[in-house]
Amino acid sequence: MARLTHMAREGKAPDGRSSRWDAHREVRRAELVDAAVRAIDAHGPDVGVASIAAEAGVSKPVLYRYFADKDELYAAVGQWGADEVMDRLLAAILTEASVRDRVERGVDAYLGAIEEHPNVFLLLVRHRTGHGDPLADGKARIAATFARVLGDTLRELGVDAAGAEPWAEGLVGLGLATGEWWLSRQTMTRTAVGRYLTAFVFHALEGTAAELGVPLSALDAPGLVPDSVSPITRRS
Amino acid sequence: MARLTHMAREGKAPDGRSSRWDAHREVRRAELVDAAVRAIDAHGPDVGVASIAAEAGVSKPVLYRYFADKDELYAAVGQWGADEVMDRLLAAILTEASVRDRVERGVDAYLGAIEEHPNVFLLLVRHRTGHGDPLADGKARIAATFARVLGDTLRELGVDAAGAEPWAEGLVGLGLATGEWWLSRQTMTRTAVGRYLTAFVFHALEGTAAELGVPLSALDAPGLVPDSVSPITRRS
DNA sequence: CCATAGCCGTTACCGCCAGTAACAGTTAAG
DNA sequence: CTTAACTGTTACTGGCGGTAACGGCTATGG
Repeated sequence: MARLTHMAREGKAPDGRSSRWDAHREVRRAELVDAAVRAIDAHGPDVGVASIAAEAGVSKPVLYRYFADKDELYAAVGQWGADEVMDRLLAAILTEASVRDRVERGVDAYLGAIEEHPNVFLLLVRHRTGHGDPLADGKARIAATFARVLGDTLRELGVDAAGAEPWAEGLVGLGLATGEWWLSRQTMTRTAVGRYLTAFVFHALEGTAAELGVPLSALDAPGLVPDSVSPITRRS
Repeated sequence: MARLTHMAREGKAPDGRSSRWDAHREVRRAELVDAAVRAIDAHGPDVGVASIAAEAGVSKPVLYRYFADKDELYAAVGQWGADEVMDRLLAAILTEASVRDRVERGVDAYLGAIEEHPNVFLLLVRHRTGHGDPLADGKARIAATFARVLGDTLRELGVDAAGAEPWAEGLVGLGLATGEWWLSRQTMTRTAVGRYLTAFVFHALEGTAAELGVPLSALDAPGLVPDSVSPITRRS
């Protein structure tokens, strides 16, 4: 993390001159992320730091007070995008409906979200955090949430839950790749991609569940899901 | 494409002084790609051009005689990797066996391939060609082959084939994401990931086929596949 | 037989862009 | 009234992708 001066003080007597900025820093950082999002929307996922700074009405060194390097800034944008997507996706999924319907609504919510900020989405697809920290980039964040939901559900049902992680990662990759293809080629309407993607995902889930000996209808009640979700998706 | 001097001559009277190099150039280019692969294997997917040149025992300008820019070089490496993967994958898939078995063998062949050159694989996952040419990077190459196979199969069966492309892209994304997760975390044995990935893919295919009104057993004979594959995968 | 066309390869440079140094001003806490 | 944190600037460094400009080798063409 980019650290401002006061972090050098090692937790000794709390000095008001330091703490009075705590709130400010957060909001400022958010503003900068916002500016970065605007810049990326406008100039594509490969904008230079200079352009982002300009969009924020600020010079580079200011930016570097809040983000250690470009990677960290991009990671923050990625998380912003991931939250954007997950907020809608979860809202669509955590409803009372058949699994098929929930998948369909989730997929549509997802496609709608990435359609609004295609460039940010591309960033999310491409960015890899250097220092292997999961949760650092948006993609990993989404995968972690999926893994958690899947894992909890499987454990709840008393079946082998080890597949949760690979499946979560795979699902994310599936969605990202389909989304990227759709956005960059625009050769198919949103509802059409949605239909195909929904079918694919649903059948993968359905068949896998069946193989584990669980009738899919056991999942029609979404009761257990919210708890396992909140701690990760919500912004800190 | 990177072009050497003789390309400036616009196809006029064939001069032996030009054509005598034709064979040489190809082999040389291949050597350089090989060197790049070695360099990437050794130093990760973010090697500098200088290191690649060094590995090839050559200075940068030489490299740039064969590749217009870093992107083109990386694209060539990506294609190399894609071919490496597809050769094995197709060999495993185009056999007489149940669909499930073929998927399983394909998945295992795939995992084996990426295990041998993890860094090249990472490059393949990450690299995006700038100038939107499909087939330029390895990922797109694989997706195109999948799309072709799926599309031909669906058309052969007389059902809606429009899903071939999104499904192909999605499948590739699914595989790449799972592979990347597995390689970078190494928290699961190859056979285990293979099992989970196989189940997921198989059920997606099976369920989707069923939804289209096709019994999956109709696909157990792999007769039609080879033709649609060769023109794309084979190296020119 | 020598000019020519293409290759071989080098060193030394340019230009871009991420990241930094150094400096000056402001505001509120101690 | 000092001090700690912010505000912000301009102008630099350093790495790396890419290029210019040079000289030498070998086989084809007339």
